[in-house]
Amino acid sequence: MQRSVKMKDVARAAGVSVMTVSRAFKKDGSVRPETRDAILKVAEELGYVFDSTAANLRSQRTDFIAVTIPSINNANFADTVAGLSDVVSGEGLQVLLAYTNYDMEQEERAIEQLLRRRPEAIVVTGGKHTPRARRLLESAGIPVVEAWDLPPDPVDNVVGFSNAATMETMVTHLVAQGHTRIAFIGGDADADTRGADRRHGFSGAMSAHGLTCDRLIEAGPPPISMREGASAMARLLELHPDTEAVVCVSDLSAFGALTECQRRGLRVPEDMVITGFGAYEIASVCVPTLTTVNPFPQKIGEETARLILQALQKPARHQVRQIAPELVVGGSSERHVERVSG
Amino acid sequence: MQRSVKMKDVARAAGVSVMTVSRAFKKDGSVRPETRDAILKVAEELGYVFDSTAANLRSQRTDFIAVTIPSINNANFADTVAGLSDVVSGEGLQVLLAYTNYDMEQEERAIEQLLRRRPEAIVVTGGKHTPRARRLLESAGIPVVEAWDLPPDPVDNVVGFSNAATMETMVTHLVAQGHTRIAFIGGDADADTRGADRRHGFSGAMSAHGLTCDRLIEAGPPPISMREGASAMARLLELHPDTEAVVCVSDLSAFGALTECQRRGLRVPEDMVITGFGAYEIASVCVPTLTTVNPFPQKIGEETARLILQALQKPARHQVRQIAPELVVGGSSERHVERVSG
DNA sequence: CGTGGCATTGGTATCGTTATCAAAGCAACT
DNA sequence: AGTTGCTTTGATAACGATACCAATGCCACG
Repeated sequence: MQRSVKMKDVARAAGVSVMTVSRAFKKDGSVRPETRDAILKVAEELGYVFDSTAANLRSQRTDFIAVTIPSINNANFADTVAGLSDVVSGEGLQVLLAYTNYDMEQEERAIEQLLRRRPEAIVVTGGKHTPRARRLLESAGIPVVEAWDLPPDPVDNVVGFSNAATMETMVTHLVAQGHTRIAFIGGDADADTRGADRRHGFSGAMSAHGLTCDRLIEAGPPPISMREGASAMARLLELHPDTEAVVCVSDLSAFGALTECQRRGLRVPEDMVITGFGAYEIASVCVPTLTTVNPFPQKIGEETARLILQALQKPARHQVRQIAPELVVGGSSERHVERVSG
Repeated sequence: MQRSVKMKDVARAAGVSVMTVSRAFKKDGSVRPETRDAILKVAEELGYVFDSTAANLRSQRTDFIAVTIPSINNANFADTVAGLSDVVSGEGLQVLLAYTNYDMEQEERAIEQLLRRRPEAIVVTGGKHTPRARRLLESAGIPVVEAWDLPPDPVDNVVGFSNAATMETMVTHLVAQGHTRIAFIGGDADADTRGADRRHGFSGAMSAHGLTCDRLIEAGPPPISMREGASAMARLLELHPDTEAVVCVSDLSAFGALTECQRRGLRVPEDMVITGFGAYEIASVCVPTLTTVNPFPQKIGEETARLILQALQKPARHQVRQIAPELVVGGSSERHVERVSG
């Protein structure tokens, strides 16, 4: 059994002490280069695999960065994790990922599980948590980052943007195009807090523009799929056939809505204007391209990573870093349909 | 500092020994229910958070299942991880994820890092690895699963399917529709072994049907995006304008190709037949729907999980579980375009 | 009433590394 | 030569849980 090769065995074989072997495995250990090379060679020959469980306990460091996201199967959150992971892995830190299925109870359990692993820092998506989850985060004694949101009362650090404000921008864009009968397709308000914020942002913006906001289509619990976007569009057309434009909670539902229009022979944007959210790849490839909002998910991850690395070096609390989202106007809301460079 | 609350402190506060506290935190510990409840209550009040780093070392169990995937931002692999995670989490096991960017060197490093964490089992995507990565897996002393492939010489267990065979099915389907001038859009052969297998499967199938196979479009290194699918289609139309059908390495590139046709006014499937791979959601939503192959990614994950759970209970080696992929015929390859139920 | 068996609890050594302190070796200086 | 300072190495005691064995209390039974 190779598995029982320990540092002691390597030390014996290399003719040094375990302490020297230990140092040889650290990158900044003060070991003579020739000694280190010899040790690593012996270790490789013996099939030794460093045991971080022991190192973790003794050094009180795990080099884990804990992260919770609503769903692993969402390109936006995946981009955030990728950005975060790429930056922290350069410092020898590893992401420990858990997902919550857009459920605060499950988030609480995930946070508890993650904290037991003694991560160096923890990142959660969104700013709404169960009371106990909040307590766990507050007393964790490590840097906490809430991402993808701007919570009114942050636990600690924040890297995000105002979901509501993006909808304001979007409604203003549509009103500028001359539309007034504007609908919203989104999920159930409670489960997906970012989706709910967008819904509230939409209603607020409509009121601000003096428009009535009675075309809200519930697309069910998150995540809202393309298919659910399509069926929501079908429902919208039944309930409010005179709708001019529809704001969707994400590009996925927006694309679904777009296909439903295509199936019904409705032209986009001539007969129906559609907008999405997230700047998923599909938004810039489909025909017509989708008007959307780019929240720069990867950038959120990278900025989160940088914030964490700083906080680990020199403790700091309650930092807020806003990532300004960008309106991306596509053919789905404009007469002049641009083309994707092929 | 709450962080310094240890089991000893809980034990003292609850008036029991540390051993009893330890047992109270295990689900099957032999502790009187009232004692357990009292201990857990005291622990919660003190803000005690169980320290698994210590438990891991002493019990020689981490309850980690290590997993490497080529990219976190791929719905198919995400589904596999979700399926795996859902099943193992029921047994108190947690997925420890790393990604390789479709690079064997990076896979080797990821595997080494993961093994240091002493996982209970390790899952890798695909059946091709660097010699050292293979050695690491072989001597890890834990169950190993290669997923998403049927390697000719497996390291240990396998849960997957033949990527080449799926292309055989696809070509046969297209030939049955009367097509002969069939092209392939895919990535560079070396980096993505599954993509390469599909390419080889395609060429083999073409030859088997007596067709020439000279319409291979290189779409660059993986992952092949929608946009790359679109530009590959543009190149194909320049090089071989008389192409009747194109087999794409994935639904993403297939959708990109579809949009390129739409922009050029080519009708699908009348003027151009397109097929994909993966049964991504978009394949069943876009207009027309895409003919594709469903490899049941979630099922691969679930089956992998079950195999691992069995192997952990009763050691077993070299099991192979095939997940039969399914041809999904959509509107992109058939005259009778079906509709998505809206 | 003594004994056996079960449920529950406690004491102690230990998992495999690293923090810490100490010492040895060596070069450069007074 | 003795001293200082630096680099490199080693011995020992932890890190905070759990495995293992032992002991206690209680009930049922002959």
